[in-house]
Amino acid sequence: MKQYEHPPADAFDLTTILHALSDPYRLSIVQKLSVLQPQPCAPLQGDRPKSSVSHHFTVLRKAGLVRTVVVGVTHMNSLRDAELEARFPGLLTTILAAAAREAAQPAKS
Amino acid sequence: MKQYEHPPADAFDLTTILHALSDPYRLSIVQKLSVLQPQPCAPLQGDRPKSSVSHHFTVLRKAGLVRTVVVGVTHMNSLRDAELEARFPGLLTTILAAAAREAAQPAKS
DNA sequence: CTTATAGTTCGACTAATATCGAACTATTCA
DNA sequence: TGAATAGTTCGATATTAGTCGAACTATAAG
Repeated sequence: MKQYEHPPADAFDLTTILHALSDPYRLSIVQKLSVLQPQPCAPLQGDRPKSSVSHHFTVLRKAGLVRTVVVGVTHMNSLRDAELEARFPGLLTTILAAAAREAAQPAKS
Repeated sequence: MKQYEHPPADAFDLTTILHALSDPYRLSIVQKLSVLQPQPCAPLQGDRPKSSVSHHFTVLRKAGLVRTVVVGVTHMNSLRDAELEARFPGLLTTILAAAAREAAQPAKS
């Protein structure tokens, strides 16, 4: 039952977090996790190959956005929302709200 | 007195904004503008060559973060904070607060 | 008209990121 | 033990982004 490395909350870096969230696919993963948590990778996969999905989860993990716990054969992912809130109050919430807003009114042109 | 193209507020794209802010140099420009507005490019230049600075301002402009008005020989930059607030409430404010927090307690390791 | 100033544009180069197939690892279940 | 499942790792390739010198543009001032 090997587990993952996760950065401690006091090592969270703002630009790293913003970069992780600046990819539409990764942002969509975070959005989905915010609704249902924890979740394995598979249902969040979309149409991408597994190797790409794995790459994006690595980015999210290294940024401190997601915690992955290996339980049996599946890897359960959840947002590190409490820790993020402690380090950068309101950040994740506000970005998720913005994402929801954009879903309601997509950028024109 | 040629002026710049700026995207309208309803064309602001969240991931484009996050990407623009995920570069430390660009984030620092936005931070400085939030304190003193408007400002020409020169005082925000740091030690970079003009062509790099120009590139980063282009990214900020295209994302909708900065408005540049040509007045005489200088280009005055300001944040499009009201428009950003209208499209993505709290986003810029929260990110700037996070940046301030990180400045106070830099990421460890 | 000449010079200085402020910033852009171009082009070449480098570095970082994303994509994806194929082979691999760990765990569960029959 | 063998097969299935879930996801990782590797390696090659493609795309995107950042850096910077040099030439250029527009305005202002002498």
